Amino acid sequence: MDNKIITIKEIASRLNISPSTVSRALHDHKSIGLRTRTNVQKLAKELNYEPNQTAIFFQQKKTFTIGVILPELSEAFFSSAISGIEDCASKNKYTVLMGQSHDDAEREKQLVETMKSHRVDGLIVSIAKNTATYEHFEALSKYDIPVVFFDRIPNMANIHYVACNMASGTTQAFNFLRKLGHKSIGMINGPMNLLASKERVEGYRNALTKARLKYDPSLIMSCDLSTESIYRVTEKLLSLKNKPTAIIAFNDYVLLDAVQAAKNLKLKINKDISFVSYANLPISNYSAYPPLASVEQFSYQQGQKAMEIMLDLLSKNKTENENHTFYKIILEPQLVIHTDL
Amino acid sequence: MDNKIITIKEIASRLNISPSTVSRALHDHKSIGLRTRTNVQKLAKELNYEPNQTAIFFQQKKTFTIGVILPELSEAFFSSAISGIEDCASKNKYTVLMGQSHDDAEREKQLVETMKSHRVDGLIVSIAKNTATYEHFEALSKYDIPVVFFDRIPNMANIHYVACNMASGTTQAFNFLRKLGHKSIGMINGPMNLLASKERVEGYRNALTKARLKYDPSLIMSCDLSTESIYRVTEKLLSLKNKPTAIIAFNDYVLLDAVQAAKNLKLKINKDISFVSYANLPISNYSAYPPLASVEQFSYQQGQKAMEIMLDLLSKNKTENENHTFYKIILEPQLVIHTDL
DNA sequence: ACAGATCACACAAACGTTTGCCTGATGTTT
DNA sequence: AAACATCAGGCAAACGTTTGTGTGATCTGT
Repeated sequence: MDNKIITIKEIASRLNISPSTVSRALHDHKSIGLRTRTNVQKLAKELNYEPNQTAIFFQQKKTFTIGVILPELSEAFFSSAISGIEDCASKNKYTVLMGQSHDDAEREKQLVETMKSHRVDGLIVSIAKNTATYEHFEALSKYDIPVVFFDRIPNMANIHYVACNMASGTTQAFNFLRKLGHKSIGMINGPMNLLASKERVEGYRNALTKARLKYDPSLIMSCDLSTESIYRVTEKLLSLKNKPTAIIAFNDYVLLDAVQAAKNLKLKINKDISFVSYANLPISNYSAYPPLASVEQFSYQQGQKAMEIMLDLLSKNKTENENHTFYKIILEPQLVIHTDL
Repeated sequence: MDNKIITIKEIASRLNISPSTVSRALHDHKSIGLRTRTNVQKLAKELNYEPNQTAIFFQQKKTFTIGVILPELSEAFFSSAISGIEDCASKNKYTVLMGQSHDDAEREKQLVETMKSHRVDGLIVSIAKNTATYEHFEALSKYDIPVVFFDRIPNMANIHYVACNMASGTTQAFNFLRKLGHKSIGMINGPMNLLASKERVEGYRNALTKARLKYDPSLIMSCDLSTESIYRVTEKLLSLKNKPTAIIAFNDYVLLDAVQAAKNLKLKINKDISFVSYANLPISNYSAYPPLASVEQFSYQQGQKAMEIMLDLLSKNKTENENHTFYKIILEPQLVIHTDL
């Protein structure tokens, strides 16, 4: 029967040498003579020896596993991001442990616990939309588990993150609409505890200032990303006295609901009301009512970059990381125009 | 400093008892007296003791981790499926290790290796479209790592799997089109090494037989799911003498390209040529040219079910699993009609 | 009061690997 | 030829937990 599991000990006893010698031989340690080294490696191959990773993880206190927590895998943005993470991880012999928060702060907290107890080497996170406290992340520093955030960044000091510059993206979107002749431009924003929501407002106001226009706060409304909330906000915007002729939607999913709400009001899309959104997901290319343009946020690249930062963090030793320099990678988004105008 | 890692040994020495007692006390083992038991549990809580899972994994030869290998996370079908897997896993204290094959058989093989070396307790797989050999899966049985396949099932005997009955789905689709008056119905099928492709043909022929129609093999064409291949096949179908007025596309993604190919030929969608497809992905709801109907394959449920099977397999001991009974769960798909006709 | 059962805990091995230190045998330098 | 460096490999501890076995002490029934 060859179904017996082969260990270093087994190899050692077959060759009448000690386990330590086998271990060193397999790692090409210089203190092992050429003859025994090749003997060991030959036998190891013959017996189909495979190191017991769980033993190594245990012994080395390192698992070569990165935890990834994100809101919802079914959202194209996140599945694309984790795809970037996984590709980069696997190129570097790392493995990805995955969990979805389903946009629930409590579940997110619990996932952090699980990942911690599984002794992941690091954590890459895009937070839930209603995450308000951050102790569960702060606690990780005690365990020397580095955390890198992407896209959905918490409002914390001293963190590593990679995100898109939504202010600049918003300015691009705004100017694009202005150039098309729109005077009154509304915005369906996301929850204000997300940095990205604040940045959208910032970009909107920057564009106004530069164009020497005055700011009408009623044109910017926050929603909680739920369908009902999007409907409500859209209807409210479209019933203002200063009624917008164009709306910047929080992302391509929000857009879908906003369009539906506008159609319910008997408005003609792209005539009575035009839309621009963010994310530039594939659906934009096939949609019945695509946005005039969408702000590409490079989800795959964000994931990839987050993993690269993680690798760098992990390659440094503890004291090096304690000099408190933090990665803040800002990708420049790009307005992708879908119309032929 | 409270940053010292608390172990069972530490607790033991502080209470002047043995580690084994602490371990048993924490597990509420009956042989430990009430007083010491509460003492231990109290101190453990105070010191914020957290068991070292890597040590436990190592000792117990069990990681509470399930490996999931699938072609492409960015495809809604798979991200939804893994979502079902993860939800079910996490409810049962299992964790998900994830890898994408990118539809590359070689990479799939390598992922199996990685997962095996990480000592996952089981593997859930949807195979790459060009996977032709299965040794890498067969090898897992030696290690008592159960494998459950879903959706993309390899052509192997004695495997556990969950899939949709594509034959029946195809029959539904065919009859639906017949009822709309279509006489000549084409099909863009997938690679023939996939069970699902064979089943589509089967369902197509069953429907023909029942309707006492004769079979024109040229109306069924396989593609490799690449855009070019889909274009080529679509054009070929649409230039037959027995030109179809409706086409059943392999899935909603294939549909997108097929529609484009038809439009390039100046055909009017839903007039000159109609489409039905599989998967019923969300894009169908927002698409400019949605299929008349789509065969819902319940991806989330497939993932969930696969995980349930896995849990069942893991709960049984080795010998129980060796009685060679295999789960073959067939979900009945459902034709979802998108048109108001 | 005594055999036996039950209790409450300790001891030690085991899981597989890595690594610091030690040692005996060569080889090299003066 | 003495002193010393280098080589090749063994020994044993360590990582944290679980678990089979052993063992005094208390309890039970007669």
